[in-house]
Amino acid sequence: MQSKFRLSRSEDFKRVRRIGKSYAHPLVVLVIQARGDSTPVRMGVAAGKAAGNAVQRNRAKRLLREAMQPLLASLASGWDLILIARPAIVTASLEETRLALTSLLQRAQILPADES
RNA sequence: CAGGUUGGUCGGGCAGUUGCGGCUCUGCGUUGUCAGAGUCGAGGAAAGUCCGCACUCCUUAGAGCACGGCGUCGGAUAACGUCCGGGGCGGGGAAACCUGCCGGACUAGGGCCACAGAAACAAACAGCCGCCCCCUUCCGCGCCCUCUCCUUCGGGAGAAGGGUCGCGGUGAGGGGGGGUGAUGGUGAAAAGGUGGUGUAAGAGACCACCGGCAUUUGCAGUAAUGCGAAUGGCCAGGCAACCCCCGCCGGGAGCAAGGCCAAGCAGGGGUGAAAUCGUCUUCGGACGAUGGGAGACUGCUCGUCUCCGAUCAGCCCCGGGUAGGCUGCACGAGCGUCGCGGUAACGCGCCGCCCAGAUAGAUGACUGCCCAGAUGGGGUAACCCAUUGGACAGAAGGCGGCUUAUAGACCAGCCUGAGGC
RNA sequence: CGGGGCGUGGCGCAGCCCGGCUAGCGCGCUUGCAUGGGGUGCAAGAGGUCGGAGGUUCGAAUCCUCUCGCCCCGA
Repeated sequence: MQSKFRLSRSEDFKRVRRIGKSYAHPLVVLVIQARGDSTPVRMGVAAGKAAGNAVQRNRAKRLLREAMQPLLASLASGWDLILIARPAIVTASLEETRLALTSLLQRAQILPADES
């Protein structure tokens, strides 16, 4: 993912976590917040200590980024997203992660339901 | 060949598509949070953060105390609590080999050693004594008394009884003194061991052998130490991973160190003391000395340094602001081949190489073939087919170690066993 | 990067400094009695590799080293 679509500031993370809406799945939690303008979607990925050691946390974040890659083009504009990894994602495959993300984004009404 | 053991190396490989980060080059009616091309892109432990360094800053860091660490010898190293090679005392193993510990416990001192035991290190208690004194009792002899018999009337004899009597005892008991040192069920541990001589009883008191200690000394070794010799005297419990003593080392903080730039905020509040003298003077003050005060040197003392007569500055405390960029930061105690020195750790030399630098944090995904491995089937076997499948783990300033995790594969040395030539 | 603390029956804690005693206390648990039954009360009882490994010592929950897990603080 190119760095201009990333969420990189600590205050951005704090803001989204504080006032954003969250959607949960056994593999991952999605937090979204509307920015109000029409700039492209920005997203950040997080994995806490509960996800495992450093290798497992990095794998979870890579898996989430890789699964998000083909979905980015069809997302609505003007949103900041945070994906938080849960422990179960360590044993999940790329396809399972992509299905989980698709259902979460559709529930959040950012991804049109007819595409998949 | 099988098993064991030690050391070392690797820890999937090749190709393609795509994604991400750094660097270089090129392109642009668009100089960018741009596009394209090339190239590089995790480890043996990157981990835990247990030691040691370099480096940076702190008002030089100087001395002493305190505190902390280390402790056989020699060497390596920038340094180390690390490594290499030795020594001593143990433990495991049939062997190769592995493994633990290492200054001082009389000649500084304190403390502890539960239970048991007489006693836990210093004597006492019980015991032993044919050593001395006293008392009681018993025995023997003598003397005396009573009794019996004999008599020359002086006494004599006796197998009987007795004594505030004497002597002796190789009898028994008690008390006191003295001697004695290991006999005292114990215990982890009890002041050399065995045998003899000796003695009132005993004991290194003495003797023989053995063990250990101290001093002197010979040989080997750089040394720790080893193998001996002579002499001495039996003085010598354990714990310093209890305090302690001796020797050596350590100033403190740490890359969020530190430097530069940009932005922002208020030099806003509190707090403390004592002056005196001299010189110069533009008469505002400046400098110097003495004394004192405040503060710093991360615990204390000395010592050193900074500031102080001012509504000003400094120090200390509170409060306020910032949370961005660049650098430090990748040419280094660097890596590799070869040669030389050294038993080795390691050192020296020549040549070659440049080898991650992210900052919400880059290595991922997919496909094909191969290589170990596992399972199933076929085959006497080599092997073939199918399925499956590769551990521990991710840089965040760097380096040297230590420790811990780790599927497996390969190489070499050594030991034991079996077989063949 | 630096510093500190904790781990002991099911739960919450003592004991550790300065080694030895049956590892103790409260709640909980089991059984019995008292009650028509429950609560409650009384009596009896079970339950602990002292986080793990190694060492020092005659002897370790305690001392030393390494290690695992958890928590807290400062920059």
